[in-house]
Amino acid sequence: MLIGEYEHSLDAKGRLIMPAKLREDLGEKFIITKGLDGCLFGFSQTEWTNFEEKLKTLPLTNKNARDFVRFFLSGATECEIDKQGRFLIASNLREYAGMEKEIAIIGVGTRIEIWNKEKWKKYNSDENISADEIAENMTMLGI
Amino acid sequence: MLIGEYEHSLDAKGRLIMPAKLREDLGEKFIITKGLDGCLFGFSQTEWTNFEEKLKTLPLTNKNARDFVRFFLSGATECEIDKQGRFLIASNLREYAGMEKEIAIIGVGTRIEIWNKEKWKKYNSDENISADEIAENMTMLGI
DNA sequence: ATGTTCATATTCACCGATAAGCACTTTGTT
DNA sequence: AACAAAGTGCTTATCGGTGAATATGAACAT
Repeated sequence: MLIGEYEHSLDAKGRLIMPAKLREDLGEKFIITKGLDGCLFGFSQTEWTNFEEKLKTLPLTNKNARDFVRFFLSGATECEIDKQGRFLIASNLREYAGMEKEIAIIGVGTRIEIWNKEKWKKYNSDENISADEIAENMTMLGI
Repeated sequence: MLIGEYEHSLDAKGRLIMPAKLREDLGEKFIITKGLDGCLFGFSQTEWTNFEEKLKTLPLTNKNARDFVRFFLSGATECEIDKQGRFLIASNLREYAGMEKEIAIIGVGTRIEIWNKEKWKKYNSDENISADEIAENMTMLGI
């Protein structure tokens, strides 16, 4: 299970350290693609095929569905973690997610998300999430 | 059943002693996450995996669901109690809960809560918590 | 009261993960 | 061929996490 929040920085060539705690769950090779809310998604190989399967079930007759599928598949890249624990983020994805130097990587269960750190902070400070809402959701989920 | 109130202090590296009485119920490994009212929650593994399963079922396409999942999973860390009964609190969680040195740990049935001691005192002394009021609200819940 | 044991606190030393800089290779362009 | 740009790999320094050792203090038994 991918969890936690980590802050790291891109090196001059656009490489990023994969936090040690995420490495084991994600595997040597994994997939990153454009994500929602302005971040990038990263999937382990098994989770990716899982995700692909879901996309395949969408009706091709629906324009919305076609767009959705294109969005995720066109942006996908396979990444490999090098001996020093780093991986390269393709330049088009870097651009898409507005990445400069400071990066936040978060684990979200079945995937990781890679954020421009500023964006992530802002996202968190926004009242996206009120305590009441959280409490309500928690009781709904029975915790 | 996790009960009681304990006061301890963080060491220089951000580690905290888990009160002996909570250890047996919580287990060697447990999960801490961002909690409500500015504290941290700690769950036993069984409580947590239960919760995780439910989070996994939430739809990726729903923004609210994404927000909720991000809040909990990005804020979660697995902790392990060392031979001396201590565990490390990740720095982002320490920051979130405003932890300095003096800490209060309390048992709340299915989970523990970890508080900055000052905050905890204040929270208790505030008029938001009078026993009478609480009692009154309880009757509404049918106790 | 005294000694024994267990829980907690504090300090130090070590090791691994990460940051940063640089050099080399490959590829594509002029 | 020469150069620029992008990608890959190595080396070093630093910092945070981890474990060990010791000190303090409370609870309990004799």
